[in-house]
Amino acid sequence: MSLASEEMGSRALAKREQILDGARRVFLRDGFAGAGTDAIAAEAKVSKRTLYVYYPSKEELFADVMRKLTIENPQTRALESIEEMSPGDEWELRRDLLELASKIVATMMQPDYLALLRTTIADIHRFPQLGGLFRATVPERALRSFAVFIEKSRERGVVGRDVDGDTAARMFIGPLLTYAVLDGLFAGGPPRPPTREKIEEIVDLYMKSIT
Amino acid sequence: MSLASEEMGSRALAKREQILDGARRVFLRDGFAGAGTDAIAAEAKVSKRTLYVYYPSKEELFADVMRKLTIENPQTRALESIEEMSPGDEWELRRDLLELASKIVATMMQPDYLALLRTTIADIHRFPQLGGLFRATVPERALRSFAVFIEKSRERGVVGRDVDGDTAARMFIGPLLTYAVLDGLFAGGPPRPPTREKIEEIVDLYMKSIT
DNA sequence: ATAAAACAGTACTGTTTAGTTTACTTTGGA
DNA sequence: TCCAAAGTAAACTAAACAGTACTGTTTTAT
Repeated sequence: MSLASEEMGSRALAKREQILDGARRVFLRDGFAGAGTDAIAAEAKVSKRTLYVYYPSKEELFADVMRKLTIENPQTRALESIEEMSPGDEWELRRDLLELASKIVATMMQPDYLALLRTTIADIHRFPQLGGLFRATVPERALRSFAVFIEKSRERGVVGRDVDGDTAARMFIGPLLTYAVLDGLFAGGPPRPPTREKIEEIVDLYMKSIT
Repeated sequence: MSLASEEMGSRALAKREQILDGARRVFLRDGFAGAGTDAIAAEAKVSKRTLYVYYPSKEELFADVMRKLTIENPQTRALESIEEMSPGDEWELRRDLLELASKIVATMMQPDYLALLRTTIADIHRFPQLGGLFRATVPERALRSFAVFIEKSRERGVVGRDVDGDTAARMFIGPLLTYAVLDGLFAGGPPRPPTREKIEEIVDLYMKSIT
């Protein structure tokens, strides 16, 4: 019999967290199929029997790991501060966009974020709800925050009246995404983020398109 | 003993092609781990024994499938015609970009292309050379072709002098890539490409950034 | 202190699957 | 026509792996 969250003491909650923590590292490193329950138990420093007291199957453990990584996504939550920014002129807009682009690149090219991206894409077949969950909680939330920022900037007159928020968001995130996908996901070694100069080129070209 | 390509008659080459064809469908559908050799043999309408006459292992078969899908990439090859285009004014440029964007979206959101993307990303761990191979033969080739197009347009004076080819290419492909990733890879059902209007919005904003 | 609960370590079970073996059938060229 | 190469079908082997059983130890609460 596995335990539900509601009926657990703090000791049990801690063990569950410990298991989740080890499982997260192994799943992000090896994917669902590549991760063995022996390896997970070892990484979590827990016996295999204990693991199965807290989780009834590898599937449920994986689902819980991915749920936490998406819903509680600390990285993407940080991007929600975008909505509070509201530049008054082009100079401020450029400064905000530059800071934002750097933050997004740094976020997307973190090894853990790339691993989450990779694992999600890889295992959508086996866990059909995973794609929608990830999409709704991570990239769509980021796109939406950015769209709000653009719409607010448009009301202030610093962004052109004809610019659609969603499209403007995709045109800003898109070029950064190429670095995450091409130089992050497809790279063998550690990810190589774009230089500051490349980011400035993108922001400067982007400014011309929305103002 | 498996057979090398050089010493095979036309009959053997046909069988090899037949195996490769079935394997491609199963691998693209189920990924490397999910694809069983029984399923591959059944899909190729070949006995398992014959499969192992032509390929020594599932790994080698997978590698050969992916090699063909990337190096011989018919979809991306079609995009090389970009380099031959050379617009004389902004009106022609907009027309060319619109056609190009439609072609790229249609290419990227084909089920087979998305499956190739997904499988490549999923199995880079097991086949480290896969990422570099795919990157060099598919997206980098497309980016490069587009960069050449931009540079040619710049020489003709229809694109601004300060625009870098690689960055311009990423800013054009990037927004389209968001649709492939968010609405293609993360979608459960069939991919939903952006509407013509969305593509026009992107092209129009893009025009403002590079001219 | 001590009983009860939680846990570690490890061996075991059943299942899946890559790859092989065996026995039989088809095909194509001299 | 005939025979050797090529192929089929299905059973089999070996290894990996999810999940369980068992034994002994540590931790917590009273």
